[in-house]
Amino acid sequence: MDPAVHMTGALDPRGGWVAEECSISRALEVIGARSTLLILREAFYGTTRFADFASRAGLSEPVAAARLRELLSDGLLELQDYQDPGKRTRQDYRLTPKGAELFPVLAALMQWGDRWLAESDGPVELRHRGCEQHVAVQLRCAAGHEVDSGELDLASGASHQARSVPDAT
Amino acid sequence: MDPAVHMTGALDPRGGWVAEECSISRALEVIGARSTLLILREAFYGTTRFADFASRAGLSEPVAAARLRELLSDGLLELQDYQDPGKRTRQDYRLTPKGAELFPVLAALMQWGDRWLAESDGPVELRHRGCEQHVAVQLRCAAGHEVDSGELDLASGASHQARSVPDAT
DNA sequence: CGGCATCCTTAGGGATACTG
DNA sequence: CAGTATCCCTAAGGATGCCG
Repeated sequence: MDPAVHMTGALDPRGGWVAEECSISRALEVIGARSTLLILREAFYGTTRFADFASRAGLSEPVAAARLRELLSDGLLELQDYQDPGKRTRQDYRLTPKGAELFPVLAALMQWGDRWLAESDGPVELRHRGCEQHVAVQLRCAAGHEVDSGELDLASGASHQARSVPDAT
Repeated sequence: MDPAVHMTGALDPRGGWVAEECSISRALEVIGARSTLLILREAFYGTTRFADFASRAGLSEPVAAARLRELLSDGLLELQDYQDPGKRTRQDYRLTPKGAELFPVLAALMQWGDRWLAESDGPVELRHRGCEQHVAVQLRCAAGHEVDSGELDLASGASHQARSVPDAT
């Protein structure tokens, strides 16, 4: 509570984040639908086949098919040939690098849901292989400092005026 | 490409992530609508008043009103009294801690959009106040290691069986 | 098994006009 | 300025059935 807002400048509302130029807005055009993120969740959980996507994401086949098609054409998934020994060649859905780099979005959503919406700690945990420690999403600057929300400035790319992010922690 | 999938176990599809128990799914119930994230984006950019939310997020007033109402009742925003000198008391919308902690989700979306959908680097940049270095979203384990997607294991909370996250980098 | 076709319902969202 | 009321359109998504 008690939002400590430290203005360090003024970010012009027309300074480039509204509507189409905004990367958040653009990202939402691609993954804005709920079903899209559920499909991606399954892809990160290791699902590769059509029927599994539909049933595990809890979607009807037509919806799953539509989303998978979009994800292919947006380059987040790709079809890959595989062959079970003694069977004919088939195809399954694999994450591309573009799709795989969405993982922090899902991880951040999961972390927030675990914190604010789950009874316990949430049913799925992320761990660092080898070290086995819990993995969290965090903000860190290029100098290596962990940054909390009170220390963030927003800068518009053009003007490089800065404004702080409202802090409510 | 060349997804190096290292299975380290088997995550039972019924092991707790499907449908309602899943924190991602729950989070999407709250912030799944496109307009909700646009409203939150504006809140992080410093918007506090109704008309600004509507116009800056590019939403019609009825939609903005509906989303703001939901965000209030979900506890992501709260109304706060304020008073401009010589004017009567008014209220504006402020992020609660619950809402503020969604910032990594927006930051991750922005980062992905900057990387894969923007022409240049994207119109808005995050910087660490003081240090002025660029701020990025990353995954880090409790032991302090930066974790890339190839080193992630998923563990179901109940069984603690582990499975790797498919890596496409 | 991996879809597509069809039909239907609901939710998201815009436009316009109006009120406190 | 901060909304609400109404109306309408489109997109998201489920159910069922069919097809290669």
